[in-house]
Amino acid sequence: MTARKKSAAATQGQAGHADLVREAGKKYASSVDVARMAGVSQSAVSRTFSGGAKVSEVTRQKVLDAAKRLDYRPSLIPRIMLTHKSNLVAIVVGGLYNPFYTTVLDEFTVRFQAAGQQVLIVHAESDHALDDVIPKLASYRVDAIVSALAVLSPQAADALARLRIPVISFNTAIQNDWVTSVSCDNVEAGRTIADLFVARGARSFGFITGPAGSRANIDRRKGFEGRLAELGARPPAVEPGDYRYEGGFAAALRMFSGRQRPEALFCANDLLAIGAIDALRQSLGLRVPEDVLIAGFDDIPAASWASIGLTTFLHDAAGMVDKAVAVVTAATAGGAPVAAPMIVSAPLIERATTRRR
Amino acid sequence: MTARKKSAAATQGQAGHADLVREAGKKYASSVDVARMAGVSQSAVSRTFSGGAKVSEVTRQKVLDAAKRLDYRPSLIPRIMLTHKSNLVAIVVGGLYNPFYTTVLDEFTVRFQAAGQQVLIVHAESDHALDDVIPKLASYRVDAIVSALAVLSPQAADALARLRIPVISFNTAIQNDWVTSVSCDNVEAGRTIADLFVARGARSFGFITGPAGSRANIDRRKGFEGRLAELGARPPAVEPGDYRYEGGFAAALRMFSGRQRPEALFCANDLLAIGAIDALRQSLGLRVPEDVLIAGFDDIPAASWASIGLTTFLHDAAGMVDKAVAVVTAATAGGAPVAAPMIVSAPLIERATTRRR
DNA sequence: TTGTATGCGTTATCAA
DNA sequence: TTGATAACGCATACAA
Repeated sequence: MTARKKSAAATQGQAGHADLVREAGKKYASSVDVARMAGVSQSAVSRTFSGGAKVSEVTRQKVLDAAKRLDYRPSLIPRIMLTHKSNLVAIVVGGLYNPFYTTVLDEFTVRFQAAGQQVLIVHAESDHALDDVIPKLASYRVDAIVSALAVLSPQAADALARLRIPVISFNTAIQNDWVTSVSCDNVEAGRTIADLFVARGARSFGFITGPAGSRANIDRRKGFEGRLAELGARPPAVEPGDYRYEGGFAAALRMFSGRQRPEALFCANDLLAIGAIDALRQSLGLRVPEDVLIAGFDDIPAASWASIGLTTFLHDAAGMVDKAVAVVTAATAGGAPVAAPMIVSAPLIERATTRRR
Repeated sequence: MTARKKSAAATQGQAGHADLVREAGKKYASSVDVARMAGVSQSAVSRTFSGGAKVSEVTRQKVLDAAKRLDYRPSLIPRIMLTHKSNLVAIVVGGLYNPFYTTVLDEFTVRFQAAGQQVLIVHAESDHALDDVIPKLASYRVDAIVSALAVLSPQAADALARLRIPVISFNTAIQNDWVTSVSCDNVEAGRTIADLFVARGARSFGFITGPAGSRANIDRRKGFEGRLAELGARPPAVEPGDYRYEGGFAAALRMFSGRQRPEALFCANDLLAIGAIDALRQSLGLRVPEDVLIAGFDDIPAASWASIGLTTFLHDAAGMVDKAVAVVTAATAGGAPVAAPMIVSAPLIERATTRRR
């Protein structure tokens, strides 16, 4: 007999207790139901399931028995009301087209689950769309919010800060009493790649950008241009991109179709770089790295594919998530707020696209 | 004056109502707090925020005023207790290395958010690990669970069904009162690619598999082998893979290093196919499609990159999520359970890897 | 229209 | 060890 059929039977008065319990549109048995069936008090049931408390073996067995028959699972919802803690953390993402965010999300889920938190994923096309979502998050009383948005305006950050919940913001310059910024060392990466390009003999340079508002993009460019200037090199040609393959492809076509052909190209992320490589090789008949050196940022899986072999920087999702977990657990434990922005390093990973024999 | 400083001041007795409210470790003001400040009853506050009810304009203003000063946001938690509905849906994923799952997750989040549900993401390495997670989901009283696990054992499905919650399982053969299966037409895709390979003149064939327990993998292979047999072609050589780039690379090396060299290779998904292409081109010096025709499944973004141009099948994440949303909303509305497995089509997308001039 | 009282399913406190 | 009782924050039936 299936569950549904049994439910139907229940309305005809033939069912056992297990079914009567669910008459009123209830899906779950409550501790009261279990108590009634076991012939004990509701508190006894609660104690049986809340670990540390003392219950006699007899009572325990009676309760466990009834619970099993009723498929009882304690609800965490009332606990939230009592403790003002939901054990829910939200992560805000703005589209997962970039494999780096996938990695972040994966690490995030695993680490926070291990820390006993459940993860709410929230999609916000832009930081503007955040306004619609924030009230809902507040309504669910999430313990913390992590923003993985590439672009986060001060206004949106303010709105988040008003919630009086710990907020961790990835690759953003914002920092205040409630918002902690966790970034990787974007500036340093820009400097490092400038050094590498020059060491490899490049004399002219190009940079394909990410979205204008992206802090990571700005910092990578700043480091790159700054170091080039220090080295006395010519400033790079710059073409706007958008962190996507197609953007890199199009930007590279624009940059290399004139008579100015940079000998080395730094892209704000790996997807852009891969798009650029394809544009150069497939559409323009240029060779990488023989004609043009190329580097990206993120070390997405495709960067290490044999056909690509992209020189890039490790975007340490695990490290950044670790920081986020630390901030949240500290805040949850009532500790002091984290005052300073946190920065994880982004080591260079050199592969074929910058190697000339 | 920052929020934190104000709180500190509050303990010194200098603060306004807004801060006193939060003394007891409370993060949020409650409707009672608002009522007190506004000089009205708690029900008045509730009515003001629950839309449909009648409240006089004067009261409304007083309430809204106090609410603003207290930063009041109604909690949804008590509502869950009253209605037995959390508006929470969970999606179970087993690692996001496969870009297809990324797409699924993205579509999922957007669609369910639009439907007024919040999305809980749960990571389960294997279907075995599900056992640890299921109780937690039950504790949060999720309205439905969607499993995007490539492999879902009948045991795990049983455990899910015991929750008496609607469960939607992607690409799985399981179907019962509580579990609805949503798949794409994997068998048909296998048949289609067999036809295409033969039409393109291939005489010998290969297949690189996904994980053994994956229903999608089994069905794609079945369709492929079945149709080849019908066409009187030789059965394909088969090498085990795992849905990953590295697996495809290694499997292709094994398959093509002997003297048996299939003229056409079908891979259980795109990542495998891309790995195989790289192995053939970079390591074995074979040409694709001139020497070997290759096709995959999923149509991940990389499949359409200029350097790859992979013939594949559209794995319609949006379509599958649509079905899931439909099932959940139907079940939530108390409708009849969905009895039959749902299947979405997977149209062929032909690109360079199967085109010979 | 407004306020009072009750219940939702837990945990924690207290008395027995 | 056990059971009765009071919260938690909201919605709702009912009384005023």
